[in-house]
Amino acid sequence: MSVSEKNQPEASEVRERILDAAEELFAEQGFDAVSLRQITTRAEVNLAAVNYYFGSKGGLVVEVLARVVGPINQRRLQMLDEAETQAAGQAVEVETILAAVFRPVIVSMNESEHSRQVVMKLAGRCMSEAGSEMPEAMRRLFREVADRFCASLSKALPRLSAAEVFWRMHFTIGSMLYALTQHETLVLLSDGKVLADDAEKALEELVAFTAGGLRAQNAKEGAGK
Amino acid sequence: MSVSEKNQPEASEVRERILDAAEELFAEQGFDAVSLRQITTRAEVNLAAVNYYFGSKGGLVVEVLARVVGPINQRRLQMLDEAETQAAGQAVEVETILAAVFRPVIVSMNESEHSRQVVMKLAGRCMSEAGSEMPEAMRRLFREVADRFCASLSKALPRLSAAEVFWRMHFTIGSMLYALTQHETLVLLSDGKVLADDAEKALEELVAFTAGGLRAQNAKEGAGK
DNA sequence: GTCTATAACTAGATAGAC
DNA sequence: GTCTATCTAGTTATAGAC
Repeated sequence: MSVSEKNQPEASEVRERILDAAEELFAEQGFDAVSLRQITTRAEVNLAAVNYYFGSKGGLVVEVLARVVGPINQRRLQMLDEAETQAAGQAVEVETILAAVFRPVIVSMNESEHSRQVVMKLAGRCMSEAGSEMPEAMRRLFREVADRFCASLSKALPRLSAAEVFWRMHFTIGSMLYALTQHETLVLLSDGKVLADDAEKALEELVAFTAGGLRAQNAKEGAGK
Repeated sequence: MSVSEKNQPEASEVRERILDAAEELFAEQGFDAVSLRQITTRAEVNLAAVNYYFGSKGGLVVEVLARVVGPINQRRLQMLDEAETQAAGQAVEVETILAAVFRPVIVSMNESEHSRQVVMKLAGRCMSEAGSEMPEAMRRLFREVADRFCASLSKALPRLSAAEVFWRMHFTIGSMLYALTQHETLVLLSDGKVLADDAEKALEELVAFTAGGLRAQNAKEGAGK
């Protein structure tokens, strides 16, 4: 057979190899802790290639984040679209909305052990470095999904004021991110009562908790400012 | 008057000045981003003093964290003690337990604008770097409060299994931390519907949401594995 | 487009004078 | 205890050969 080097088209894509290696290393150690040398060594490309393709380390970080978060947010919007179409103008059930937020993350994490690590760690970074890293690119992506889910939740929970919907959506995201990033801590603290690697159980519990929180009695309103 | 240099006892405490400067800088920029040179410059002490007093940068980080988190956790335990004493053997109300978790953080933040920044940023860092930094010192501090609150919540919510209490306490912490760290994002996204600088309102909303989540219907249990 | 080589810089840590 | 001076090792980024 005429097996030439051109037989591996994916391996020739230096850019992709850099993104793959960076994704892994960022997930393992965080953005700051990883050097371009580590990335290019693992990717088996030259050090200078990073600056050639991404301009700087910061540019690489943004592209890695976008590549992970983009598909998740797309799937979220898609699930919400389907739910709203099916509801035919009526409000979508709270649990269904929540599933559209959470499920795509679980799906991404279940693609591989590596994906699980990446999503977890990147979620953690997003929590603490929301302002500094990802200057705008990511902001807009999140803004779109936030607006859509906010509108859907407002319809499902007409008793809540607009401000309250914002607050509670915020708490919901917090619950999700903390569950994602600190799952190992939870397993550790619980002395075996909470099992690792049971994503479906985690999703169930998360939906139950956040649905309860979203539906909760309003905070006292009569109190004077 | 015999005003000698010994008139400023606080200024001679090099160790304290380092901790103060490090706390501010870590809060502003994160642990990694701050160099020992920045810290010692702001503290107006010599570069070598950090290694003299704390052994290494890592040792300094641990002490800064402990100094911020320690008082908060002490106040939490104290509030829970008081509530349990008053309940005289009966279960403490969920909202009261939650206030004992949240209130001390608000109190610490309200001590000064600087405190607010510090607690916010350090909370963020704790979320994303829980494993790497603070190897054990902090772990034990958090473990104690986690155990106490877990027990109290189990008593208040007898319908929940031990595992469910863990899950929901976890989500509760996540809601709190996200509210703390991403409050500015929320203010921004809400277009003025959520106001900054209203810690009491934030506390009310947080308690309402998490109490609702904690009391929510159990996740479906009959489903086969 | 891809590489080598290196520039230009900053980091944390420490030895040894005072 | 506190300082200066320096060491070693790491970083990002780039100029220029191929």
